Amino acid sequence: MLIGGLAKATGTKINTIRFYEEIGIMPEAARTAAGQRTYEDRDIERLSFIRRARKLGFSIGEARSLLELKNEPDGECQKAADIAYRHLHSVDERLAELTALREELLQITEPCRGGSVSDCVIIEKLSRHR
Amino acid sequence: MLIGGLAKATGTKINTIRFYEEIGIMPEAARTAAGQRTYEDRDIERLSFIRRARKLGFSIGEARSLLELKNEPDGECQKAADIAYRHLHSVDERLAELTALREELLQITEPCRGGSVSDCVIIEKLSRHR
DNA sequence: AGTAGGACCTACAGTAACTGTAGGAGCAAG
DNA sequence: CTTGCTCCTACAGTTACTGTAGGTCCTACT
Repeated sequence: MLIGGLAKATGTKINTIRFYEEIGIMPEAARTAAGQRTYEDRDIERLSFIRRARKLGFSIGEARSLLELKNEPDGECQKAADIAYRHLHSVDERLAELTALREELLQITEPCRGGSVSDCVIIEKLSRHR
Repeated sequence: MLIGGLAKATGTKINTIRFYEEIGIMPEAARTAAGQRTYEDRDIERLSFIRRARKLGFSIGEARSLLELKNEPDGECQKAADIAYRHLHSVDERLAELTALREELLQITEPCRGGSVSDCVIIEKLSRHR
């Protein structure tokens, strides 16, 4: 399978695959005589794992750790759970931040009823100390 | 006032102020004979406005537009409201995404009860197509 | 006069995780 | 043998800063 095949099989952009190889989270691919990268089914698996981890918001570093754990057959599941819980915690924090921010934004935008900038609640709130 | 004074007055790092000048959202500061930047009260105001906008999650581009509107005395408040509503909308989208992601993360991490990696729900879910 | 300490200067690399582009080579089909 | 697609390397760009290196300037103290 060439890189385009792997890209299609996993829904990943070709440049992203090369980037993953460059940073070492994907192994260096074997090459054809002409220098084109070739891949096998286990590469689909590994890349899919990475992509699923990324979609869940894990960083590349976390994905790397998770992959390492996966490949230690007698590794501790607890370590994976630690990574996941820490990530869950950071998601909770971001949710709280975003929710507070949304509240503030609403309070600024809600009362705005058009007219000239000199009466604009948005501009006024951003301009004033409070 | 020198750059350190402005930094303290607004809670902004010195490097950030120079960066803002470089990208043109803060005007080029006047200099002393020795080449040090000098600022006045209106710079505190402008920088504070930018920082408040940034804390509300507006991009630098949006902050720039808001500042421009502020300085057109007969500008349309509606334009500011448009920017704010669009931003609110994107915050809502991110909130929805994060909430869904949190759900998925919970479903992966909750059932994990320690033990070896071969039984780990987290690793398993990341490994499998579903 | 000399020096030690801050505060200031420019310029640039680094962050996270890609994405896009330029310029060129390989390969199959018509 | 040419068209068109896929592949290659290498690098710039994205966002909004942050940090650092190496050097200058100013004030105070000895």
